[in-house]
Amino acid sequence: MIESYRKAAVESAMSTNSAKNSFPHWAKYISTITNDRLSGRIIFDLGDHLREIFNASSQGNTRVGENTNSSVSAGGAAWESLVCWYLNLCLIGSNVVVIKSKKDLLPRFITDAIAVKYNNFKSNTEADLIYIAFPKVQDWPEKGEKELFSTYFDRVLSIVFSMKDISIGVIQTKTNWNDNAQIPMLWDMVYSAKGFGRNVTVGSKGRSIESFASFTYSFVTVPSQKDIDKNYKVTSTSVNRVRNISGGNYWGLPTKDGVADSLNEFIGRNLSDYIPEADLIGWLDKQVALLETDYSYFGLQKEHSKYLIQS
DNA sequence: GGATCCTTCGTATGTCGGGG
DNA sequence: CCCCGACATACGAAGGATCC
Repeated sequence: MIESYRKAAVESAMSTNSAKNSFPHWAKYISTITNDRLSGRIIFDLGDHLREIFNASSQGNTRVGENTNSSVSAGGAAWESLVCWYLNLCLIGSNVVVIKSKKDLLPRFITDAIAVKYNNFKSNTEADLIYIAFPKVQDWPEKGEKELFSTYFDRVLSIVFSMKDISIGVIQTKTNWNDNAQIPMLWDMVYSAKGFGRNVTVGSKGRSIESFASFTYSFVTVPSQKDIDKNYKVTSTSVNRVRNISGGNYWGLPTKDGVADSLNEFIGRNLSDYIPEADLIGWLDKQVALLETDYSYFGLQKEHSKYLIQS
């Protein structure tokens, strides 16, 4: 069940036009980094290269350097998809799925719990990505052929698991990292506050984030700015804005102490209780063969011609 | 399966003023 | 004097949801 949910999540994330147009470029670049060989270590380390991978798409793309509004919009959506793809890839076989928040995939009990009301105005931003860590369940009830995953999980809630059994986290993705680091900072505060005394409330319909085993808020950026060393120091405001958010801040580059972690640290930090084996890389090593079959939807088959997402 | 509404997606560039 | 953060501004498209 969890793996079919993951499949739906990844296919949904990669089905947008911006992702479909970018993926062939990404895949090509990935194969040059990996020399067409895959192992647990290599997959895991892709987290250090996501920025280069992401940038590969604007190069093969006619939109290069245009700075058109089209590339703006598409870029943000594409980064979100790439992060979703990568995290799910590292989480295969686990009980954790990362989804793009979309009605078909996101259960209502989660939407309700993370709702933020400002007076009576529902004002939560659309969460970019959300991870859901499920408990180990022996037998999942049958899911209807046409039933949406969102309604399925709503239906089996409190039958096979309760909210207390799962952990969730919001993952805010942004391609740049400057002034707008305020956004994740402020939302993290809202979600971690114990109450406001004014008309701000978190949660609705009797559900709140405290109903979960845990809740985290994280920030993942490319970043798109050119001069990384100059712009992002330990002392920079934009860095400090996000350094303390509950789920951590990450980028598509190797970890730089005090500034940002590589995205490959995400799982160890937030989800270590949920990975199938203590040694994540060893586990992934054993899954590599399945990328040709069960997990072919990741598009990492050895033949280049298959570097396309089937719709 | 359109048509429509609504939100979100950043960039480049420049000015201003505080602090070191 | 130099560096850095805050602030302002225009722009149009992507994509999801919803309603026929």
